[in-house]
Amino acid sequence: MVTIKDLAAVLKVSPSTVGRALAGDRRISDEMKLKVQHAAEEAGYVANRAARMMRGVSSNLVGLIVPDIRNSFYSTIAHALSRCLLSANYQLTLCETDDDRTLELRHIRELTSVNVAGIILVPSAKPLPEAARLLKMTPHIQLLRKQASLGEQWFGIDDTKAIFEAARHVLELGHRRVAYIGGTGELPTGMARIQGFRDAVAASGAEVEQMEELGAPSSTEFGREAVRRLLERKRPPTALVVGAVQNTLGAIDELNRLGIQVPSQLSIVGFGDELGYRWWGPGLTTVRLPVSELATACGLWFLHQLQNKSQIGLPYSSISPPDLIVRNSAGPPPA
Amino acid sequence: MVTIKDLAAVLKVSPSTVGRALAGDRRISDEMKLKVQHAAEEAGYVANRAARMMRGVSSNLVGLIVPDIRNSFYSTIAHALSRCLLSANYQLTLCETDDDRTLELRHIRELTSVNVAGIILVPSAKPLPEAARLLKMTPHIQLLRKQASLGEQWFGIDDTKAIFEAARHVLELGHRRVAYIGGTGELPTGMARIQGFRDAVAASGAEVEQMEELGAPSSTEFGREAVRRLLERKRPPTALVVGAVQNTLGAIDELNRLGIQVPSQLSIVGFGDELGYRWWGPGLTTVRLPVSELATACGLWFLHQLQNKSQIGLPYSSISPPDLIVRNSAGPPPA
DNA sequence: CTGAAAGCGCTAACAA
DNA sequence: TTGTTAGCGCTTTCAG
Repeated sequence: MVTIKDLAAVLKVSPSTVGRALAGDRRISDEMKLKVQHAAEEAGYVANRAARMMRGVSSNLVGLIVPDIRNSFYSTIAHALSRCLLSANYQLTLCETDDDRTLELRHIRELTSVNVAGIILVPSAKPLPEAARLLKMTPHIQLLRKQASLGEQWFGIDDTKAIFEAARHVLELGHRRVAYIGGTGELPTGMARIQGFRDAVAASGAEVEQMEELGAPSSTEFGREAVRRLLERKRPPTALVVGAVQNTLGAIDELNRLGIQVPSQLSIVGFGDELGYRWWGPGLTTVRLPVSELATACGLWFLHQLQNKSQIGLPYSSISPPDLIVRNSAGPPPA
Repeated sequence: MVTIKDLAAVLKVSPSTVGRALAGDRRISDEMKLKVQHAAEEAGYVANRAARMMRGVSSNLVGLIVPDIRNSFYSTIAHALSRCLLSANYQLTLCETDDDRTLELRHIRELTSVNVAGIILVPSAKPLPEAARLLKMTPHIQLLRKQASLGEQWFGIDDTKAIFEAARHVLELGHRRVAYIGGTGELPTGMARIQGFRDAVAASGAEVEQMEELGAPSSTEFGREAVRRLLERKRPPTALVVGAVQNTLGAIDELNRLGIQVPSQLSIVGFGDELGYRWWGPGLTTVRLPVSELATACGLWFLHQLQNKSQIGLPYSSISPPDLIVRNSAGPPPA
C-alpha cells in the first residue's frame, strides 16, 4: 500500500505538503500540485479512508434503514437513493429492521460507529430513546413515517389524502356500507390513513355504515382474515378500501379464493401499485404512492445538506401527493 | 464520543486492559471483563471502527453488487444475505451496476478502498480486467452468474435444468412448434438457458420446430417485441418458454393486450416466481428459482470463509435446483 | 509557500 | 494478569 509518506519521499518534500496538494489546499503552488498529482497517479496512490476518518472526516457511506428490502416500496427507495447518491460518490449501506426497534437501534449503533455521513431511515413504530440520542449526532432524514422524537427532517406522502381519495372513489360510486382494512393507529402513517377514511365518509355527507379492520400493516395474513371477517357479517360491506400493501395482497388473494365477483358483488380499492395488480381479476383500482420521486427528492436534499453543513438539522418536511389509479375493481354497489 | 481511554480512566486501569477485555482476550480475568463490559454499556461506548481499521482489521462491511435492487431476485438476495450476515454482525453495503461494467468497477474500487471484509457480486456481462485484479485482493463470491475471470467461488442455479424442465413440460403436452424467449448467449446464464431449451428439444426425440428470440434479459420491452414477432409468423409457435423475469413480464402483458387465449390458443411457461404470476390469466406456469435459499447458503459459506481465513479463495461451486410450478398457462396445443 | 510535529482511537509487542 | 509504549496514515495546528 502506497502512502502519502512514500510520495513525499519520492518527491523529496514533506508528507504534509503532499497531503495538502492532494486536498487542493490553496496555499500550495500549482506547480507542486501538478507534480504531486502526477506522482500519485504514477504510484497508484489510493487515500486510506480509515486514516482519514480517524481525523474526523466522515465516510462516504450513507445508511439506509428500512423494514424489509423485499417490499417494493423500500427496494424502490433503495434504488432511487443509490442512483442519486452515486452521483456524489456516496455509497448506500443497507439495514433491515423488520420493524423491530431493538434491531433498529443496533443498526443505528453500527452506522454511527463506522462514521457514516448520514442516515436515511423509515423509523419503526416506537423508536428507543437511545436511537434518538444517537441520531442527534448524525445528519439524518426520516422517510415515509415520521417520529417526532427523531427530529424534524422528513420526506413523506400524504397518507390521509391517499385513503381519502380511495374512499371517496367508492362513496361516489354509491356505496353505503364501506370497510377500511389497514394498519393500526400505532404507526403515524396508520393513523393518517384511518383519518383519511373517516374524513371521506364525513365529507360524503351520506348515511354510511363504516367498518374498520385494523391490524398489522405488513401482514398479508391479516388482510386475508379481515376479508373473511367482514364477509361473514350479517350486513357485509359492499366496498373495501385497503390501506397497506401487504394487506392488499392478502385481501385480493382471499377474494380470489372465496370466488367473490369483483366488482359486481364487491368493490375494492387497493394500496400501492404492485406488479400484477393490473392482472388481478378485472384489474385492481388502487392508490399509487410516488415513492421513487419521493426518494429522489430526499436524496437530493440530503446531498444538499451534506454540502452545506450549516443547515444540518433544519426542520424540513416534504409531502408528496398520492394518485388514484382507476382500473375495474370498483363499480356501483350491487342492487 | 466515549473512547477506550475514557473507560480506562473511569475504571482506573490502562487503556489496553479495556481494549483487551472488550476483545475477550483470554489473559484478562473474568472479573475485569465484566467490570469493563458493564462500564462500556453504562457509558454508551461504541468502538471506533476507523481506528480499528487503521490497525489492519478489515471492516464489518460486506459489499453486495447487483444489477438492480428493484428486481425481486436481487432484493430477495439482499434480504437473505442481510439477515444472514447480521447474525455475525456484518453490514451489507449495496451497490447497483445496472449491468454496466464501468459502474461495476467503480463500485469495486470504492468497496476495496473502505476495506470491506468481502464482496458478494452478481457480475456484469464482461467484467473489466481491472475489476478482476481488485477482487483478487478481497474475499469474494459470485452469485448466479459465473465469470471465470473473477475467481472460482460461485453460488448459482442450474439454469440449463430450469429451462430444460420448462421446455420439457410443453413438449410433453404435445407441442411441436415451440419458441424460446430469453437473454443472449453473452451472459453465462443466458447461454446455459438456451442450452436447456435445445437439450429438451433434442431429448424429446420428436420433430420439433424450434424458434429462438434472444435479446436483453432485463428488458420487458424485449419480451413484448418477441411475442409480437413470434405471433406474426406464418407458422407461429403454439408454446412459449421464457428464460428471464423481465422478458416474462413483458410477454404476458403483451399476450393480455393482444387478447390471446391462454392456454387454448397458446401455452406459456414463465421464468421466476413474481408476485402476481398466479393472478395472471389462468395462472402462470413457471420455473421457480430458489434464490432465497441460494443467498442464505452463500452467506453462510461467506461467513465460514471469513472465520477460516486459510480457505479463502478455495474453488467452490454450489448449484441449486430449480422447480417447475404448474399452474394453468400451459395445456395441450390447439387442434 | 513549505516543514515539523502532534495527535485521532485502537491494537499489539514488549515489559513487569 | 495488567501496564507501557509505539505506531497505523492522515490532517492540522504552529513554526518557519
